[in-house]
Amino acid sequence: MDGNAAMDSIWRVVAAIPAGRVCTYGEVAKLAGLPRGARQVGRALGKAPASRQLPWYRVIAAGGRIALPKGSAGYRAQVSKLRAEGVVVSNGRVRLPDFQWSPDLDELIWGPP
DNA sequence: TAATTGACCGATC
DNA sequence: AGATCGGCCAATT
Repeated sequence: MDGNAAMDSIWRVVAAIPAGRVCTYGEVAKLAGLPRGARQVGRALGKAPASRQLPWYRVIAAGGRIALPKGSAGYRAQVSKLRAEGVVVSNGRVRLPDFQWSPDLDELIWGPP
């Protein structure tokens, strides 16, 4: 058992990101109740077991940049998965104005599930 | 217990 | 546009 509320909240938020959309670490942290816990998000993702099926690749760094070092295995995997969902990744960055996910805005535009 | 580190962020140079 | 600095917070050494 994890017993870790922070990590659980983070995983819940990340799991709530719809396909074809992305969210920054800072944003995920804020939604999870950790206004300055961007680093915690990264740590939680790194520790997240695969059994969680967590869409970690939908979480990117501020400014739409890929958090992982360019050329790294994780980097390529993230870009590949994002592109597979229709997210345009150019030069290691995502166009945030077009793909950044906001829960409230999303519900307003697309309607709640 | 203190110091280091890290899938970060925002401002500044 | 790219590099650097300081700040934040938690886990690890």
